[in-house]
Amino acid sequence: MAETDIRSDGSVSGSTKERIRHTAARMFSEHGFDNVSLRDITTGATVNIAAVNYHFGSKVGLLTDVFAEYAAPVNVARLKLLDECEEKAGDGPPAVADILWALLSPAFHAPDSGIEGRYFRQMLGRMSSSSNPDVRRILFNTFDVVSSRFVDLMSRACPDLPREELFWRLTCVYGAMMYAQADNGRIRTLAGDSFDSTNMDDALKYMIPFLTAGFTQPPGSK
Amino acid sequence: MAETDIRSDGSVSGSTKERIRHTAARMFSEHGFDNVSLRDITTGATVNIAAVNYHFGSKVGLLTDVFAEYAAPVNVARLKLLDECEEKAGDGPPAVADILWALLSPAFHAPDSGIEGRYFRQMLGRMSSSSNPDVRRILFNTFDVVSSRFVDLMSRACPDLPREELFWRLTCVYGAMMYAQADNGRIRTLAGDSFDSTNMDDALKYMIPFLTAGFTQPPGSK
DNA sequence: TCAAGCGTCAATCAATTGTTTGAAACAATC
DNA sequence: GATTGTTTCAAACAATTGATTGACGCTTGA
Repeated sequence: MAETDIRSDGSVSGSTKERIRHTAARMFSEHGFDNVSLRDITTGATVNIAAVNYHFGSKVGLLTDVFAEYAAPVNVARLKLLDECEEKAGDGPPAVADILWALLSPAFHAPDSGIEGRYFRQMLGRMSSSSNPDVRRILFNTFDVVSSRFVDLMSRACPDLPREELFWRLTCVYGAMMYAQADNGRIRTLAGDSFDSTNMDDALKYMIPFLTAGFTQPPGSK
Repeated sequence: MAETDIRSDGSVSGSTKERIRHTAARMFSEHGFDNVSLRDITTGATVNIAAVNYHFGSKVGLLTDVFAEYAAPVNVARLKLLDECEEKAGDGPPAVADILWALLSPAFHAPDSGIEGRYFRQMLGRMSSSSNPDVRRILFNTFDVVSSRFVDLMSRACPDLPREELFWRLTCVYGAMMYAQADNGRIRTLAGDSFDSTNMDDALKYMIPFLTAGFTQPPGSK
């Protein structure tokens, strides 16, 4: 994968297609799909503007390609971990902390491929709040198999939880995950930045106990 | 405030300025600032396109105006509740649940003014993930006084918590709040929609205990 | 050596964007 | 009824968007 090298000035080397991919990933993550023009990408990658449509068919095709490079390994890892959860649980209810780990850890770690994982996480965060129908379709097609399995396992882990309360707890989990991934720097500014808030291992270490504690509350706690 | 009436076909009556305001609020919330054109708004409000620049100066001026109508009462309510937290606590640490209530309840309830609160909540969710510098400036100017007070009170409520762990817990809280406000319908589809997931009283009832449980965990829980 | 295919390029396309213009219509004041 | 300030309107503005075109150079294989 790592066919591109990043120079100190931010430009990239490698084939035209790879340069486009890398520059697009960075710019989509920084500004969002709709706020980046093909001319931004092609000038940043020092390629002709026609190259995007030649290699990827369209701007949406470029996003689909770039996003799949991130999403595919995350999905594989998540499904594998969810399988292990189920296996480990046997006939009993699976452990909440294990399910949360299966959802979060692949997204927070991956991918250590050619493109920085931070780019992809931010890009995902931006895509999640986009109303662009193409963007939403890509997200839906990519994550909904995993998401529904996650919800299913969570409801089996909390069999006494009313559906309504399950819904709002899931909302908390997804919101926390998305916000941590997107990392818009807001909290960092407020909480002081005397530590490394981009360390995703720390995010997992602190967030999973937080969310587990919330999720294992007895139903209807006041 | 309620100078506009909404007809069954979605159109609105009232003065030109009020019709623009109402239509803009609805469209900004549904599609985001950057994805709504002035022509979308003005045709939806059945006014001439020049009316926006005449009444609001610019598109950003329109957003500023519409957003302030929401944010101002939310900010006032939050500050009042945060004051009460501090008062109630005296010299001791304030209660986490009280602080969370002060942050969440005004945003989840308000405003019952002329425009549906749901519009504003979704609009805020979209704005929070926008990279448009104008949008970010509006958000910053509006909420940062309250946010820093919130963070300050939270750190006083959890004096033994390392700054790093505080940061990630705050990230969970903010993420959950934003995600619940934006309500992109993703979780609803997954969790089944046999109940009213737009009831914000339920959101408060279930989310505050969830977040409180996470935040009152002893530091460094595994 | 020729032909085919691939990749790149400048130039251009139609469509949409936020904004501005100057005239017309309206309302209020004298 | 004339004058003034306010509001509305169709039309046009320059700028930007994603996409396409046809020519050009290069490599490959017969």
